Amino acid sequence: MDGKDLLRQHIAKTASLTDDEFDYFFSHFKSETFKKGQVIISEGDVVEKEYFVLSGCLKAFFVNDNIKMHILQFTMPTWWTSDYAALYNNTKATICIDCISDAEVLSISNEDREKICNELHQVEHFFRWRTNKGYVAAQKRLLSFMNNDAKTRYEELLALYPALYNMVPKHLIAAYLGVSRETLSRLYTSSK
Amino acid sequence: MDGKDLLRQHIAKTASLTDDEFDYFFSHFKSETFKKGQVIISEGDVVEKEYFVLSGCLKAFFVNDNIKMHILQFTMPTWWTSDYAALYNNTKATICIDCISDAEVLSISNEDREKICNELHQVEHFFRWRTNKGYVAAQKRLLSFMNNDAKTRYEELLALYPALYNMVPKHLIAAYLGVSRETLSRLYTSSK
DNA sequence: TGCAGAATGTGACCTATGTCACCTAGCTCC
DNA sequence: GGAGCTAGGTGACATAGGTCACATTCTGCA
Repeated sequence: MDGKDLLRQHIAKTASLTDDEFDYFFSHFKSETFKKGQVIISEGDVVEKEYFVLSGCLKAFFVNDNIKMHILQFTMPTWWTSDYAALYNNTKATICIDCISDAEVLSISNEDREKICNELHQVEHFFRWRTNKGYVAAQKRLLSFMNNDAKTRYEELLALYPALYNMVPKHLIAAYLGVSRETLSRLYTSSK
Repeated sequence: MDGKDLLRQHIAKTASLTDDEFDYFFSHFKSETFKKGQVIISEGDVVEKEYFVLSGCLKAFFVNDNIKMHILQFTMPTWWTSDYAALYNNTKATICIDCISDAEVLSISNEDREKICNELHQVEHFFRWRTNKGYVAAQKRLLSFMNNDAKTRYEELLALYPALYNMVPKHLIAAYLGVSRETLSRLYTSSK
């Protein structure tokens, strides 16, 4: 399936657009490809776009003063990513996004998204629901952080994204779980 | 200021509604008052409404199998709250909401919100932006959990909501920060 | 006005996880 | 096909924060 169909199918789940409306919407996206390791957004950048992933895997992460990395999100096909705090508020990026593998994405500028949301009610509807889902997922992860120890969070993650285990190096999984790579290694080594 | 004006002002920040449109929107809200300690949503409930707080303070929390409470959100005036996972997906409540003080709220049903979002584009626009903000705030808190120790999170919280310190018992602040009440007590006792 | 419960402080001790150091096994690139 | 890098495992030790026990206020209200 090509990118256009993938996006179309993705949106059809929550909004009804005619072919013409969708074509118009789609015409504002730009197709981009990135290599493994390539950086898409780095700290301090002006953030103008958000990305819809067609293939490959991205990560959104934060690096603190002690050079420790924390991963906010792995972005797999049909998921969206950006530094939304920077994108929505027109501030400089505080998180970075780069490619765990080669990746194809569709990008759309903040400006175009707002324009089309204004022009097509159904597009605004779609974006409202997309963010609703993200919000609920973020709250769920927050609860998991407060409520579960590292081992439980690890098992939760694998249950949610079985593909990650073979796709993503372990130290990145540790950075997502919020534990050190040593601790993660001990979690699945021990049969505790 | 009465509740209607408060809501009007709140919405005017992100959406433009005519007086008639706002009156129509407002006509779907129900005014409700609760006493300190009163439970608004409890685990297992069917969740049909969300709440806009006019006065007082609510908390949204989760109680785990060990009877330990984790607070997802304190809701102060002009903030919204509900169990959104349950509300959006029509599932049973997994989190509870109750009143830290006497409170006045406006409530609107999921059904009515969706109906009006469909009828009035600007209302949909408003709810999209509200959730955007919530999503960004949730991600920020997640990062803070991964990146900061309890003392830093405590200072962040006080900087963000100075009013909380005198309004909310310490053990609830501990439950929000994700530490035990003993640890919280030691944080601000020691001058570390 | 007096008492039962909440809220809070604090000491002693325990445990999960971080940190540091070092080792091994694959890759990748000239 | 060797040099050097990255991923990953593991032991020894440090530490933040949890748990338990108990003392001290505070507060609502009978």
